Amino acid sequence: MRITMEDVASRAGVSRALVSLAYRDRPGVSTETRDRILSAGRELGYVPNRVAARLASRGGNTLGVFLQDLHNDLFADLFEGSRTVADGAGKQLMLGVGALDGGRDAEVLETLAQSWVDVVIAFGLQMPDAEVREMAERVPLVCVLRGVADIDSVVSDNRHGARAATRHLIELGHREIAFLANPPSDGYMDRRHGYAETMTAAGLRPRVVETTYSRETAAADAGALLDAGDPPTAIFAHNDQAAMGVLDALFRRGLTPGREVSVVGYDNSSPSKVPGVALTSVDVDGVALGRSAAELALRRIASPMAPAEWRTSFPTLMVRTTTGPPLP
Amino acid sequence: MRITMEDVASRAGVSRALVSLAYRDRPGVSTETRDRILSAGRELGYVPNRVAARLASRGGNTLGVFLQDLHNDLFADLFEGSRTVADGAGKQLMLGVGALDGGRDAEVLETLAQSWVDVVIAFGLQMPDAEVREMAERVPLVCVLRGVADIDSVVSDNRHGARAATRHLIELGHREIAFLANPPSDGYMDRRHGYAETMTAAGLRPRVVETTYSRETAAADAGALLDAGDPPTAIFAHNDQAAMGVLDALFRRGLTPGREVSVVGYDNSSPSKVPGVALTSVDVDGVALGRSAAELALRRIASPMAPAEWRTSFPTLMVRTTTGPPLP
DNA sequence: TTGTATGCGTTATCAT
DNA sequence: ATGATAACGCATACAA
Repeated sequence: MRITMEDVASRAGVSRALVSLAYRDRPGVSTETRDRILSAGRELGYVPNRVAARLASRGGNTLGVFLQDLHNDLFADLFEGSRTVADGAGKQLMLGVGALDGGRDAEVLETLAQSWVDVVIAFGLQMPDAEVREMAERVPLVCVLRGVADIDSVVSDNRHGARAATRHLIELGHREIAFLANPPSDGYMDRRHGYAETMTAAGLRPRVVETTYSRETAAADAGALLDAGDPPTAIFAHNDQAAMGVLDALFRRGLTPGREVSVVGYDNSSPSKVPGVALTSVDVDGVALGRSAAELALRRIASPMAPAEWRTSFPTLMVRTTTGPPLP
Repeated sequence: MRITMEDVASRAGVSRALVSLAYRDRPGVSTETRDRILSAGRELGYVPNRVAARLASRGGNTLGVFLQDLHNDLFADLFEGSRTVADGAGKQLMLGVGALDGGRDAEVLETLAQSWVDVVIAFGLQMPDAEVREMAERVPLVCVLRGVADIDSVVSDNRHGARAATRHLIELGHREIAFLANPPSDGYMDRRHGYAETMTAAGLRPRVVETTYSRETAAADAGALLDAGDPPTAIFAHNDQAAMGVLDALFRRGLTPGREVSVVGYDNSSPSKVPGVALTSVDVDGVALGRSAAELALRRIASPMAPAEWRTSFPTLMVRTTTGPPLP
């Protein structure tokens, strides 16, 4: 049987209420009995029960956090940012991890909602807007990296980032620039649009090839692109993971990124920072986004009925070694 | 006020107990009333309360998971492995994230313990053995990447891995091989030992330089090593993160890894897989370790009194492009 | 199949 | 400062 407050109380010769106060060191307990209680607890090996505590105190004081994928360290930055402000506000965090293909979004969000969290901060949801909105009726939601109308959202302007990346390639002299796009079903279309409109504005032909979030698939799709007639001289990938796949495809063919073919990624995640083949990438400043998200979450707790707030930040292009002028 | 089972029950014209059964679709509810209950719940916007549910069902059915650092995707693999078997066994996972310097280990473990989890799977603890053992008296613990006597542990043989890495460098012809070591305080000494003994056995002088888990510090420490008289021709870093720092230091000095200086990392994390400067690294197979850990956790639940079990696996060296013969 | 009653371990309220 | 007692929302034996 598990040791409860009751046991500690009787061992220390006091009431349960005092034990409770003592363990949360709240005023109303003399220093002497407090010590007696704590040492009684220690002797018994008492471990306070947070589940019961949360029930008794009517839940709350906890933020739910959904992370799309632990393999992408952008999410580590996002989490770090949120944790900083959560710590400052004395809020606990409860984590849920999704899957690369979005297949666990609903399930994880549901668990978080049922866990009596005040708000769920969702980093990188992929489920349809309609479902997101549906979820938001069950728990307050802060959507990050993904803007959803009428829902608190923290987004980085993907269109802006994609424009900058595309412009960079055009300015280097590239004319055949392909975009390796994420699946259109997940709601992230701005990078594609930013790319396409910049190409069109420059009088160039947009070439969109759809791929997935997996490095392997991206390598295969990029490979097909390279092997076909009229290969592009530059490839802009929807994120770094896909860009790694592009690099794989290049190296497999003996091509050097930044020379025969330029490559740009998106997210500025850790693999892009490897020296040598340092990937030119768009930096979204995950830590800042994470902080913003947590701030919105706190605001939502403070005023549950406030109208939804959107925060938009602007990413910056990090030019590294995988982009250069096209060969003559 | 929050909507409870009571509300749903009265709306559906049944008792609380039936609502409970219906929502967990357990036998004992006619299909007809089940539907009535669920739609009543939907109309009211009822969200089941897991906190209360866990209290009522005496906790359990949950594994705690401690992750040292989300920025290192080895932990993503470990988590993935554990999640696979947890899913298979119908166990929930509750996550806690530590800090790079181990400064949050105790606090996070404490939270997990108080959350009524059956076992805590700890990936990459850094706190002293004594404290680990102390924690293990409060919650069953499965220690991963770190072996602790008398405690369920899943480890990769670091000594073995370090030997393989060092041997690889020696066989390439290197004689001045430095080891960039983690802080000695965190309990991970086997890589250092494996390195040192292999060097000594080959009649070479071990050169250990202590650094931290941060890439920047590693870059600085490696830089100092390179700038001093008698620089090594190869550097073996205690993990990939530190190895990235070494690469930074090399590139800053115009040196090419695998040519002027060979570099080996440890963990085979994603940055090491970037083509071009692909880092030679020791692969620990995180997914397999994560699976093993979860299996041990389940075993511990099944037989709480069983003696502690250790599982050891053997890492493999992944030779890539950052290692080569020393220049003549 | 359905309803009733009790308990889970804690916090909060109200006495003393 | 300390103690008694009622929630908290649900699961679960048990009765009907």
